[in-house]
This record gives sequence, structure tokens and C-alpha cells, in this order.
Amino acid sequence: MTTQVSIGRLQAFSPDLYRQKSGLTGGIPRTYAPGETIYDYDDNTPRLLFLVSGWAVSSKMLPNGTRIVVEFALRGDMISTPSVEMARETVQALSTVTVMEFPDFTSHASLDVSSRLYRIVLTEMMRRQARMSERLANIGRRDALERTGHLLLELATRLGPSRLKPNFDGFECPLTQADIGDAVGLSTVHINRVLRDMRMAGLLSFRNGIVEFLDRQKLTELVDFDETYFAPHMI
Amino acid sequence: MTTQVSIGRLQAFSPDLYRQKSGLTGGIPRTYAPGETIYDYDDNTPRLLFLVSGWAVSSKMLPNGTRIVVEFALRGDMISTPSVEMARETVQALSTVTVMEFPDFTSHASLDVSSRLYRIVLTEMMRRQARMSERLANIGRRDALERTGHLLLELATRLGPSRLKPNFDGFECPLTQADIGDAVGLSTVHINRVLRDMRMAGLLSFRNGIVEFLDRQKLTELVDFDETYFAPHMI
DNA sequence: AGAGTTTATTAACTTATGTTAATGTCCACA
DNA sequence: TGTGGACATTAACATAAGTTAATAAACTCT
Repeated sequence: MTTQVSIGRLQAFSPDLYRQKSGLTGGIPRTYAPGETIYDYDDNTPRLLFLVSGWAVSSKMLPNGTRIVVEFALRGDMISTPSVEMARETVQALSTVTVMEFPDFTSHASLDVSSRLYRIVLTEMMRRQARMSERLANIGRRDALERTGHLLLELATRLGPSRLKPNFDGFECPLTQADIGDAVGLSTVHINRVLRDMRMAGLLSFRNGIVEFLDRQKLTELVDFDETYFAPHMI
Repeated sequence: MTTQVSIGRLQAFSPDLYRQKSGLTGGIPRTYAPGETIYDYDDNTPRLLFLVSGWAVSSKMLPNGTRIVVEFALRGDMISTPSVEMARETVQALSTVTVMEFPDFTSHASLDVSSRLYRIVLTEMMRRQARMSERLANIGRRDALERTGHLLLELATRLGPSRLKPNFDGFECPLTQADIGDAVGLSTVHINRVLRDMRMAGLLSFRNGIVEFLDRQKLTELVDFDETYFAPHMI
């Protein structure tokens, strides 16, 4: 996509920088606290949110009492509330989240079709479909270790290079083991087992909110991870 | 969505009728034979295909040698080749398929196709995301009987009322048990077991390419199916 | 109509993951 | 500074689904 601009190496990120990078104006910055609901499907106000910083989760409860995580939204991702509403998902902040909010495109009666926003929206929707497609493959056709490793590699790739400390390969991760289980279709107990196995196999460690890749190369091969699906981006 | 027009009761369906219903002109009708590849992700020509009749499958092979079905495309569904390409999927005809082909929207520098096409594209992409979201829930958080029943109810709902014979609740289904397994993340052998169990429980029968609901109400309750996700549509 | 291919069916056996329940750790807040 | 709640960890046990392999049935092509 021609609109892609890597921000992997940015040292800071703000609404102003967002405006500059995206060329979009008119958005309103909003902040949500951890745990806060950003959008629920029974809310009917169409909006477009561009996530500037923090982690959000889009999930839904099933009638059988379980939960499925449809995706984790990271910096640069778009949250289209009409899409979320159609799929009956709920979007919640996992950490402190900042978004830029725009009025929804579909509600514009007369719309500048050549507008940059349209192009961006389509690109973001395609990216989301590609992520969902990979998630389907992950849940449907991989075992527990592969699913879990794949998810954590996906998140690392989408976040871009870490800035935690020099020579550190990993990232701060606000997910609980229950979140991970709901994202890959496994029980919390089994996620715990898999994380222990990975730690003991020297592949990765996830403790106290920090994911560290102990041998990223080996893990990548072991779980068939292809990072070209998930290059970080900002508009 | 305001653009939704039910075609559930249509007795026939043709490219001309498609033009009339959608208000779109300029599309080129194309036909594919069963088994033929409609679009492969290494093909780089951006197009929009609107499926007029027949069944198609969008799937991908994983490095571990398995296959995942991302979705079955039915009458009224859009196939956006840039989306398919980004997710590295392959689209194949399962029966004789007719599509209307349009040049891709994103490649138009200045677009005169009226914003109607744009609106349609966005709506179709949202619908696809909603279907994928449900599929994720299905694979991630339901057992084998629920997954299989859910998929077949989804297909029946999306196809709309049957025209096979009077008082027949079911549909012609060109899927193999392997296709179903690849769509819901189960082995072929287990799909076979589940179909037998459903038949013996008087829920549904799938034999010789015909799905018949023996007790659709009971099945719907048993698998928590909510048909409002999948209302049939044509543009 | 017959041969060959694909698809469906079933049984026997294996295994990955779920469930339950108990204990430990961490963190927020009174 | 302690207490409650959320989260993580582990073991023992239960079970749903995978695998293999053999047979049958259904199509396809000549």
C-alpha cells in the first residue's frame, strides 16, 4: 500500500505526531483508562478511531458463556465502530489508550471520494481482514504451542522494535493468560502450561507483564511464523 | 445498512438482474468451472468480483501442510482481490460460478464511479469481517457438533429460502467433508462422526450433496445459532 | 458397463487439551 | 501494613478430537 509509513523506530508518539504522519485533520483526541469500554456494540454512534497509543481488545461473549478475542488493537490500528457493531463486539482498553476520533465515513452524505481518509479506511479494513485470516489459521490448524507462540510473535512484530532496554528482544504486554486463551481458543490453565514449556525450552518468557524472546529465531521456525503479514505501520 | 435489498425469494439470478439490483454498470460477467481458480494471491491484478451465482471458497495452505478455509463466498458476496492478496488466500470455484468483475477501486486515481460503489465495498468488507468474527468464535469456543451445525446453519441462512422442493428445509451443498473440516478446524474423520451423530439425533442429514434440516429449530437452539448475523442480501 | 478416482464411513487406538480444585503470588487500597 | 481480589501455577483426572488404516459408496471418464 502506498500510504504505509513505518514508525517502528519512533521514540515517542502523540496526537500531534499522528496528525503529521497521517495528514488527517479534524480528529479529536480521546483517552481511556485501563479496563474502560471504548465502544460497545449497543452504542450506535458511528465513528472511526485511530489508535495512537496503548492496547485495546475487541472481543465478544458467546451465549455459552465463553469469550472470544477477535483482535488486539495496537498503535496505528483503526477501530471502525460500524464494523464492531455489525459483528457485535466490544472494544475495551487494556492499558491507557489514546485514540484520534473521526466522524464515520458512511454517514457523510456527500463525500469526497478521492479523499485520503477513504483510502486509509479501506487499507485498514483489508489489514484487519488479513489479521483475522491469520488468526483463523492459527486457531483452526495449529496446536497450543504454535498458537501461543504465533500470537506473541505477531504482537511483537506489529509493535515494532522494542525500546525497553538495549539488547532486549521483547515487549511490555498487558495481557492476562485468560486474554491469551480467549484469543487462541485455549483454556487459561493450558496457556499457563504452554508458557511454562516455552520458558523451560528457552524459547520465550512471559512474566510480570514482560514478554522476552529467549530465542526468537528458533521460536519463529518452530511455529511457522511469517512476519511479512504483520509489518508495523502508521497510516 | 440502507443499501440492503433482500433477494431471498428470487426465482432466478443473472448478470442483468444483478445490474438492475445493484445499480452498478460497467462490470464484466465471467464464469468459472468447478475446481477452477478464480484468484490466487500471487496474481496481482486488483479487481472486485461480485458473486452472482454458485459457490466459491477462499482458503489458504499453511506451512505445516494443512489448509484453512477462511470463508465460503455465496451469491451476493464480494471478493476483493486486494484483500485476498494481502491475506495470501486462494479463491476457487466449488460449483459453476458467475461473477461480475469490476476494476479495483483503489487503483482509480480519480474515481467517477459515484460513491455508490464505495459504499457497497465498505458494506461488503464490514459484512465479511462480521462473518470472520463469527467464524473465529465458532472455531475458538465451540465443540465439534456446535461448529459443524453452526456452519451449516450459517450457509442455509445466507443462501435464503430453499427452492428445491416444496416443504423442504435444506439446500444443495457442494462441500466435501474435508472442506467442512478445513472451515471449522476439525479432521475429516471427525466431521464424518459429527454428521452421523446429527443424523441419528434427528437434527440434520447431509448426504449426496444435499443438506436437510430434520429439526432446524432444535439444532438452532443446540448450537446457539443467531441468524441475524447472516441475513441474505444483494448489494 | 467397467475401471479408476475421489469421497465417505467405521473401528481401534492415541493424545492433546479441558476441568476441577488447591495453593501461591502479586498488587491495590483501606 | 495488612487484607482482599485478581492472577498465576500445578497436579490429578476426564474427555473430545486426532490418527491410522481398512472398506464401502459415489462419482467420472471412456
